[in-house]
Amino acid sequence: MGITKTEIFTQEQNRLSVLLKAIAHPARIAILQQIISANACICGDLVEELGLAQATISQHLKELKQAGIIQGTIDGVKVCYCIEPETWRLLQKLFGDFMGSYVDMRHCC
Amino acid sequence: MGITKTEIFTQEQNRLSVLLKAIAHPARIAILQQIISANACICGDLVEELGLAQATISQHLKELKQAGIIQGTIDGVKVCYCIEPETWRLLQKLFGDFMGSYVDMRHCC
DNA sequence: TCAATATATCGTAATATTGCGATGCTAACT
DNA sequence: AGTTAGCATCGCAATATTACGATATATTGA
Repeated sequence: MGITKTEIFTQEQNRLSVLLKAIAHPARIAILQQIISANACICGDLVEELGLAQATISQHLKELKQAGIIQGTIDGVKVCYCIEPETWRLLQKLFGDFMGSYVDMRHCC
Repeated sequence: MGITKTEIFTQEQNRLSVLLKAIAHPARIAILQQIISANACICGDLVEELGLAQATISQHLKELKQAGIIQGTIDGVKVCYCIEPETWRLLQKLFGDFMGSYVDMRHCC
């Protein structure tokens, strides 16, 4: 096996899990924080900021892009990455609804 | 390789990624939704609700438990699972801060 | 004690992820 | 055209995840 059975889950469950999985890595969290804090979009400065090889950063960026969380625009020799607002909003909504569905903040057993 | 370099990231980045990774699977999202909606904690009814084998469900529950997201209490032959409020709050805070740090809802490139 | 029920764990196969060196590709500059 | 800078992709090794059958463990009730 080793393959997730997506067929048996709802679209929302699958969508949320894909978005969360894309973010659920410290390097990708750090990358997103960098992109956000450098409110203009930075490019491959990420390689210097984080302590990972260029190939590794590029791969993480690819995964974030594939999940639709960031967007890359070619700017001469460099590539400018920034947050995809639509997806960001969707993630906020999906995760907010999910987390918010638990309201009783006490053990039940 | 295949091993994440946790040393080079902050505690917060690592903590958030561990929590998100635990949730970032449709089966585990479904499990959590079931636990929440059956506001008393259900047990192994999950096996019937979802279309996965008992061993698989048990493994997913273990991962959620290891991440501290749920808690299991033995109740006779059954085990009663419920949300761990502390962790739930922590996750809401960490993720909320992270998502909230992006405020400008427009492309920058 | 014995059987039944509920859950956990083991072992294993298939697949996915992580990280990186090496290499390829493209745009800008000379 | 040749060179350089910036990024993407390939290929690989190490490790992690997913799923499940088989089996172990523990509690309840006959």
